Amino acid sequence: MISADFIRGYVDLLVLESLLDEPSYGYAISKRIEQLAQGQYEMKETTLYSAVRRLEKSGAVTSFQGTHTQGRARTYYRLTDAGRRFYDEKCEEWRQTVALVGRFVRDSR
Amino acid sequence: MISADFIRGYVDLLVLESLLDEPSYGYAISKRIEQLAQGQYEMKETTLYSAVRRLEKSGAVTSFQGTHTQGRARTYYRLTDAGRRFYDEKCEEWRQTVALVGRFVRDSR
DNA sequence: CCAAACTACTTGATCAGACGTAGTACGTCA
DNA sequence: TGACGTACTACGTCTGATCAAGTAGTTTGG
Repeated sequence: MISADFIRGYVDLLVLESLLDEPSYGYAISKRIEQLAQGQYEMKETTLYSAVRRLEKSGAVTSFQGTHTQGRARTYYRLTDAGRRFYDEKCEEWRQTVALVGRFVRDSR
Repeated sequence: MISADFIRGYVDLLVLESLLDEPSYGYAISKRIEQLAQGQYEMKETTLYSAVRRLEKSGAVTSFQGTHTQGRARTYYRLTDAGRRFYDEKCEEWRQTVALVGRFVRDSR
C-alpha cells in the first residue's frame, strides 16, 4: 500500500481523471480510484470529499443533484473546461516531477 | 519551476540522496538539490533544515560539528544504516507511485 | 424479520509539514 | 564599510490529509 504522503499533491489529478469521460459522484469516484490503483492505494472518504469541494470552489468542477429513483441522493460532479485544462496542467507537472525525482532515485544493490 | 506541493512527500528522498556518498551539511545539500533539479525546483531553507532535523530524530542521519578552519560552523549530517534502508524504501515507494499515478495520466490532445 | 453490510455522504477536530518572514552570525572583497 | 555569499535558527501561518464519529437509505443472509 502506497502511503498517502506519496500521493499528496496528486489527489486532485486522480479525482479529475475519474471525471474526464462523464460526470460522477463521490462514492463512484472512490471506487474507480481503488480499482485503477489495483489495491495499492485507497483514498480516504474525507480526503476525496474535501478534494471535490475544493475543486468545485476553484471552478474545476460543477455539481448537481442526481435524479435518484432509489437509494440516497447523490451529488454528481461534472468537469468544466477550466477543470479539463487544470487536469492537463497537472499531468504535465506530473511528467516533470517524474523526470526530476527520477534523478534522485538510485538503484539499490 | 515545479511547485513544492508536487515535491512534498519526496523531500526526504531528495535530502537522503545528497548524503549517500558522504556526509554533507545544510547549505551544500540545498545547492546539490538545486543543481540536480536543473533550475526546475528549489528547496526552501526552512523546508530543508526541518527535514534534516526530522531525519535525525528518526535515526536516519546523525549530526556532528565540522572542523571549520574558516567560515561559520557547519553541522554535518551522515547517513546511518537505517537511513540508507529508509532511502531504499523511499525509492521503491517512488517507483510504485510512478506506476500508480501513471495510470491516471492521459495524453492531452 | 432483523441485523449486518453496503452505499453515500457530512461534520468537526487534529496534525504534519511546507512556507513566509525575520533575524543571527561569520567571512570576503571591492 | 557595505554588499554579497555562506550557514543557519525561530516563530507563526496555512493547507490538506487524517481520525473519529455520525447520519441515512438499500440490500442481503440466516
